Amino acid sequence: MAIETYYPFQQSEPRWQRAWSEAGIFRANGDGTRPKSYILEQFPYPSGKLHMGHVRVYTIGDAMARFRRMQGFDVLHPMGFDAFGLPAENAAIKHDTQPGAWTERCIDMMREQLVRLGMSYDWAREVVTCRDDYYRWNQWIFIKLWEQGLVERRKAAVNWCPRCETVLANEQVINGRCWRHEDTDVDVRQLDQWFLKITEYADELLRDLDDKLAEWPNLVSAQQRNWIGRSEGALVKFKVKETGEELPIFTTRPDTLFGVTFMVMAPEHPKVQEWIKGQPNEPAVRAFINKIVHEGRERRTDEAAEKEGIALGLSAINPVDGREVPIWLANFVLMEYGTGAIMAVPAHDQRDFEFARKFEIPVRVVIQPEGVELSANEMTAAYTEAGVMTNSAQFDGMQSERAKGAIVEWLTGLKQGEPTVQYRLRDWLISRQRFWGTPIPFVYCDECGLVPVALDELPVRLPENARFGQGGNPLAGVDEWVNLKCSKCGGPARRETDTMDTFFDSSWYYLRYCDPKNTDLPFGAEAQTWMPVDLYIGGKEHAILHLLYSRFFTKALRDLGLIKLDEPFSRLLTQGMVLAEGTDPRSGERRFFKMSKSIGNVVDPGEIIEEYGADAARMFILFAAPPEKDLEWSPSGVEGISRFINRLWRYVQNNLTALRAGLAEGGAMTPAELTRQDDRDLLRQAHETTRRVTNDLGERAQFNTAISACMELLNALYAWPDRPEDPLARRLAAFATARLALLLSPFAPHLAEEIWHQLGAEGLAAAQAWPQFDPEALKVETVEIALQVSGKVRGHMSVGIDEDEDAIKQRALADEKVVAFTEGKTVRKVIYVRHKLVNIVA
RNA sequence: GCGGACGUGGCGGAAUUGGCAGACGCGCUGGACUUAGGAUCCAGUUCCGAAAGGAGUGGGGGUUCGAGUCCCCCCGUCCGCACCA
Repeated sequence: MAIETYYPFQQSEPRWQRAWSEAGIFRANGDGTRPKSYILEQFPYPSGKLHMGHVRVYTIGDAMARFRRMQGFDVLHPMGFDAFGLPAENAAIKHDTQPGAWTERCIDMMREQLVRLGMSYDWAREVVTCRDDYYRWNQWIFIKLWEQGLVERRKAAVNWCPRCETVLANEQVINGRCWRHEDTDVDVRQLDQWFLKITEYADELLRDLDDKLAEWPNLVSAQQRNWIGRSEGALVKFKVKETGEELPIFTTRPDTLFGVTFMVMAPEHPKVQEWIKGQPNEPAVRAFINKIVHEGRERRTDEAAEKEGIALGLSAINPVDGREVPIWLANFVLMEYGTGAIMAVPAHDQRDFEFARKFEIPVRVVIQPEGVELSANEMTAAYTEAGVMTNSAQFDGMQSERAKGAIVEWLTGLKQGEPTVQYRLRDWLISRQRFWGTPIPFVYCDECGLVPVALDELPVRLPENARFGQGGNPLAGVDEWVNLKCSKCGGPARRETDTMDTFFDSSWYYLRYCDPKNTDLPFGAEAQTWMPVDLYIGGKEHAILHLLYSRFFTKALRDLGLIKLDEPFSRLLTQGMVLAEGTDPRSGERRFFKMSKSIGNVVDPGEIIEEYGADAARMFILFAAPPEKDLEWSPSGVEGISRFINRLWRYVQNNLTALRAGLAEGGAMTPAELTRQDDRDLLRQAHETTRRVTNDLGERAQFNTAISACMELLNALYAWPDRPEDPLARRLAAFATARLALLLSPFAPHLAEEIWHQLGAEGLAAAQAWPQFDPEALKVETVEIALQVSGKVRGHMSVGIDEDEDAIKQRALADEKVVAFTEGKTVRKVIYVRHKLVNIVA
């Protein structure tokens, strides 16, 4: 009689969470007696509440960490909180409190939720970036980078978000809008700001994508490559005829130099202001510049935007042939790329072509494609491909690809140019005009200028009495904090009130986990033992931002002598989003969307844990899709997993006496001890499942197939005839059940413990060695093979495992189904694939 | 335009090295048990066909004894970058 029971997760889950914590089995050791494995998930912003995306990334990481730990690795699996940032400051304004208090409350709530999910973290290593035992090291690193020449304060055109009331890094501007405010255009302002010179590492950051990060997803490497944007070309020195000054340009097409018919400068180019002063066209040019600059970068860099320009009334001399060409200003030339000025070759560049046609500037063909005669007057588009050089003096007749090098070499000899490499990557603007971040540890002294705070005076703590909601940066309003005496001269000085971008905090936190209590250094030799992170798991949205900054930090810290390491994350897994069904507010269409309040399709992990338990939530998320793909949340899918859990639970309850006895009697067995075929099949399947789950959790990281293998084993247990009175069958059932518990423990750790315990097994399941499969038990005597006639399956046949190939072929040819399809035909060929099939070609 | 990912039943997804397409789960259909069933257990479920059989992995071609998988062309979806000289 079947007992109707359900797995009592409400009682079970807290019990095992307590047991794990008391046993301390998730502590990372680091004594070098076992191989290390560093498994890390991107730490959360402490909003106070986990969302499904968090559950997904942390479940994936936890399954991996538990698996590696059971495999005998010394696993470092830490957790912390990326706790500085705007939401805390906004909460402080709204609730008239301090951001620190609000943040700490949120951290406590999130930590509790993570514990309730059964995550196996080494909580003793928790890192919280808004505490001064962490951010003092931000300040320490900042000063070290400054000493190294990698920090610079300078005036520059920067992006300003009026909603955030702060500047942003280039990486935080998306289509001209703020990354946090999709509806807010950023302004460009000229401000004095702090920069980290990431561009000094552009080449290494690019190179190592290929050399050292071959295992990263192509998507991420490609996006970083694109963002760094290396182009090879030449710097060519044009000369302004009227002033005699040099006007250098960057080009990737030196082969088109003889086709230059005009030059274009960016409207903001500083030289323009000098050159037009007092000229008759000054008012017109100024009006043009104002118009373009006020248009904003968003409109201006839109490819569809109409080309606009004005002639400067000056001319430039082309160094290759001494020709004079007019200099223009145009909206499509940007100050921040190259030299802010370009040579224009309308015949061979589409932008230049459109501009030339609009303003009736001559077109000069210097590259001819094979077989076609280009005519400057009749062209309707630029010819941008390679071809044969023409109208190019001594280079005529040369292939244009070869001419690129030849022309640059010739110009270099004449000191009129040189080969050069340009990057799209800009320096990282790191300062923010906000309160809730690491104070930049510098002081402005009237006498001594810019002075770094002495290292032994760190941390520069945030004041606890700042007032919020007054507009501007609250730090600037705390007079007793801002004003101090200069440490050098004792005169009056003011603190820098800018704080650091929170991406600074997250660029090295993975190093702090290695040595979280260090009071002398941000991290010591411990980091060398644990690094690099063996598996890093996080979202694709950080493909450029966080992942590029962290790579840069690792290289910079290496060059400061803090660690011997080139790349922080050996392997990267970018997990997909969690989607749920919702109704499109515009079209009314029902489909899957990213969970959002506005669509109303948010599923709260707290409620799911409440209703189905942490293990069901974990297993569903791992089962529903491979980790890197988007996952469609399905209520009936969660039911399905819950059904599986209860089905396993019920199996154990219904057979508990026999299973306990079977385990006490020895459990494991060899195939030789079993005589019944169904027993041997079940034993084989238990080992086969072990093999598959081990393989899936290893290199493949395919949790969905691992879980389906476990489901198959349970199905097999149900199909297998229980014989509680047969000692051998008892042992077999106990072995298979205990094995299933261990194989499931990375996914459903509480259920695994509960079953392990019920069976009467010793110790904690999470602390057991990962099960091995017995190759002997995997062996079979016979195997089903397919019989094909001309590639189509026509039947099946059982063959002995060592049966002779010729014998198999003979039997296959005699098979009645085969005969039916080969009758009257000539058998031309018989192909045998061992243990798979026979294909008879007729 | 450049770069990346992808396209398999009603749905999520399997198919690991070129070898039996559709594992596992959802949903659906039928049955058992039952006062009841939205519980549980059992069976079935790619499509067409009564069956034999045929068709089938976005479309078209190719290589091969054999292609979801490799090659070429095309179509479509999603993501990133984009007047970058």
